[in-house]
Amino acid sequence: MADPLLTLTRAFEAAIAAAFGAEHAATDPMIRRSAHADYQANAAMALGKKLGRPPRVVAEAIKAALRLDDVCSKVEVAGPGFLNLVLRDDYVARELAATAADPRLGVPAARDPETVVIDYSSPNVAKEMHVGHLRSTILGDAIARVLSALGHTVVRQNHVGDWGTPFGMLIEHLIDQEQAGEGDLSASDLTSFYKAARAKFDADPAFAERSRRRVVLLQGGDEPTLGKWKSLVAASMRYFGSVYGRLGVTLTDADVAGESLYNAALPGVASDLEQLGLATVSEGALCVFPPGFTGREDDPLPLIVRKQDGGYGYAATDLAAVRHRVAAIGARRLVYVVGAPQAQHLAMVFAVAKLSGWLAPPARAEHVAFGSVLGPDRKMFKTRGGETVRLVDLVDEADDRAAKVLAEKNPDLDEETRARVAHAVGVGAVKYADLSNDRIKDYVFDWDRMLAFEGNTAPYLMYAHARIRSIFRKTDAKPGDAIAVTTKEERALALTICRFGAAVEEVGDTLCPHKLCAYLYDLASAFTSFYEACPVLKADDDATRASRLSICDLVARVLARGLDLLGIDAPDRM
RNA sequence: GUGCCCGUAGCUCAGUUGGAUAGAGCGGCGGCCUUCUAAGCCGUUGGUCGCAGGUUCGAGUCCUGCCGGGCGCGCCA
Repeated sequence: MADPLLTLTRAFEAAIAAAFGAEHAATDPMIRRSAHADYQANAAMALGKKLGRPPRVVAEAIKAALRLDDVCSKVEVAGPGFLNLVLRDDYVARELAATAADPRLGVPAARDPETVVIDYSSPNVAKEMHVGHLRSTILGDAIARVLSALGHTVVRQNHVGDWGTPFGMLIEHLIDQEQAGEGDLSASDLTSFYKAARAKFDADPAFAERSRRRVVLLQGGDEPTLGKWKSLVAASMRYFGSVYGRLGVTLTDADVAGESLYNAALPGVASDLEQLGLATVSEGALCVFPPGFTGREDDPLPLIVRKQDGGYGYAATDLAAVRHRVAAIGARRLVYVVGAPQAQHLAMVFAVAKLSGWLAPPARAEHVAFGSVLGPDRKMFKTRGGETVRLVDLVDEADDRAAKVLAEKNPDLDEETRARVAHAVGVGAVKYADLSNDRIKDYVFDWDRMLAFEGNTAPYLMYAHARIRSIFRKTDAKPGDAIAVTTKEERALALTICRFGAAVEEVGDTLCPHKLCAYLYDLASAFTSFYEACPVLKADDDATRASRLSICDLVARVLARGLDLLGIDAPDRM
């Protein structure tokens, strides 16, 4: 109830029903923020058309039926039939106080909570985590946090690449290393490990042959081979865990559901598709041709479930995962945080899952597609040497750069605090840069821009938060219950605060975290304007001071909570 | 060839699901620190929303066709 939008919407629905009959009660009043007032209602135009009456007459009728005396100070018809709404100051203050008293800060609890599976991050065992994993990991984690905050049951699924033909050579290489007494897997560099195995595979035919035999042993369930495989997986999981820890990502070992998890289910997927009459053998491979998908020459496009050689492709694994998530986990919403290039593949998987009945309403799947991270040259982000950028190196550089800026801007921080704050600022900047752009688009990775303290950046939001915390370090006064809204800056700030819940809810619907970023930037901007114009500790009187302290405290809580939902820390000082 | 995505100020990006005069930041120009963090604030400059049609009271937003760029399109994941 802390969002005036909800109160207004309800009042309009009642007014429309009263003026035009109950059959129009469900008409969306279309209340939006307005440059001409606090809000505007746009329903009269559409309603006028439906009723065959002039929109302005309809608007007047709605206005006459509205009961908003204690909410609005002004309601007027404008233009072709807009209803401009100005809220009463005391009403705004009441709503603000209600938000301040609400532990959820206005974030609604889902009326119909669901179990949501979120598939994200998905690095490969025995390989380094690199920028290619950044967006899935960051976006997925933010989405998980937001849906969880909205009251849904979130099940994280880290679909790690822990199976496939490369494991033959990796295991053989591991054996070689152990025999040479170099078998310290935990300390070894994953990149060089993988590259060394790859190099040997390409250069040494005997090694390549051993590797191929090893794949067969692995797939056959040979115990010693499985043991080696498990130690490779375990080493990688420890490594991933350390990267997630440094990034502040919530994924744990308990969330791992790698490709190998579905191995046993793959023959069943294939045979069930055959029995359903969906799959046919084409060029030796078992394929499903879902309607509506064509390739070159208008040929039907196959989803290859089983390859010519009898092995199962990733399509089979993806289908088994859908089945598992719906049937075993009980998911109603399947979210895939996967790059945009895989749109067609996923669309086909979803189509087949629906045809087979494994994905049936109310369960549904959504592809949260995202673009690439680009370098300054607008091509895929690489190091100067043309190598892929490791996530650990990215975090190191973020720490360094943030520490440098911090040392310059605030030399008063002690060493330990500075390191802690630098990490929060550095990693926060990287994450925020990723989250604040519309995910479907590519974006250019630019250290200077993301670490800038002006504009829509993490440091700007954090700075606003830290300034508020600084105020409270300078006083013993506690925020009280009474809030008054008088100046135009207080008013603008108050109305912005009230939108928090709607902003979070919108991210839950659209799975577009940049909408929450845009909101938080609005909030921080509104706060800094207020901060410049309205003295808090030096307010004219005690009542104003207490009220402004309450507003400050509330802004700090919303900023911190909003950033937390994005997976970003908000330090108390910086 | 075909499918999907993108095209908004000099640059980087928003645009509340079709609403009034398209908004921010950077850059440029001009102001504001004896006062809570100036890492900031205020003002100003700057647009044929890729192009052309269409749908309607109303289109940056929806539909069609072009132009330009990116990414997919049978056994890698």
